[in-house]
Amino acid sequence: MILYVRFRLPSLQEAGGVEAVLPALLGLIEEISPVVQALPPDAALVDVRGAERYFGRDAAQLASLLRVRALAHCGVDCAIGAGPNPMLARMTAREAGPGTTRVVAEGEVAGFLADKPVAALYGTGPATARTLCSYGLDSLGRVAAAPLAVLQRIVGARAGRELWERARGIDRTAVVPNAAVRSVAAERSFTRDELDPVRHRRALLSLAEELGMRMRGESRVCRSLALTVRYADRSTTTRARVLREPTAHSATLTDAAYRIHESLGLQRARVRSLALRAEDLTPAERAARQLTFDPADERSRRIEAVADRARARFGPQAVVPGSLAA
DNA sequence: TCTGGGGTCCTAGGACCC
DNA sequence: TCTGGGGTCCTAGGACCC
Repeated sequence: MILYVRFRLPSLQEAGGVEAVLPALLGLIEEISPVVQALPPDAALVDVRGAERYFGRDAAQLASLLRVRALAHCGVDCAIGAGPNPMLARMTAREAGPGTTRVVAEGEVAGFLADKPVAALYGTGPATARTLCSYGLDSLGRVAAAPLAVLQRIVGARAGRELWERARGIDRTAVVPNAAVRSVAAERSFTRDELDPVRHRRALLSLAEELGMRMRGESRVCRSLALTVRYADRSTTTRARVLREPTAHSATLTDAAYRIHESLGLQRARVRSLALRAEDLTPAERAARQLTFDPADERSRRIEAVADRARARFGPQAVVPGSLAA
């Protein structure tokens, strides 16, 4: 069986940072089963099939054990869903109240799913649910009874196959321990709709600094950068660029962000927020940085390394780019 | 209960190369 | 020399999850 554990973490303010709590909780889970996939900020998937044999206890008993330990060691309560696969564990957890475990066993799957609305299926959101309902497929039982070819015609070949399987309780995904992050992003919202390109650039600079710092902190570099502009009517435009070389260097990211921003030509556009995403992350040691012989470039990288160390010691506000200070 | 901010993955079309 | 078909990469956008 698979467990989906959702912790009831205290709010950020009183806890002094959630980052400190989740690792400790994951450590407790690992004492029960090593196959743990963290789902920050407050949840985890656990494959307990090995643990059930090893400890001679069923999933519900292991869930109770976990709850008692989380309360005793961290003072944190949790809601737990247990099912034959990750999808069912997640769906079951939605129905588990605080401090309880809800179990759906192999033989109960069809009954568990049949009367649910299609939107309750993991992986089916409002858009697909609307489409399915317009064909009269308004319950998972009806979707499960529909021929595969019909579902594929409605939502596409691949999505149709997945829908057909999921509505039958089939989920081929596995619990993947420490899956590496694929991208990092941050967003800056303006207090009012902002037309001023200078303020846009200040936001971009601050975003590039933040993403660069986060990547350098984890020894990762990104291959491409995407800028999303959200307008006053809440619509968005996204533009992505592949970088000349993978990097976590803030100055390079800032340059790239400025260029994408310019390419959008946002004259008179009322911009509500700007979001920058660093994509295709890879470990920094694997990135073959071209040798540059530009002393100014080398100098800026050295300054950046010093600034990172200062921030690590004195906090994120210790070093701020000149145009963002005060 | 809703919102918003961060994530993931998929699709489709065009460019380019072989 | 021309044509065609298949990969792969890039880009934009959509859907979904927590």
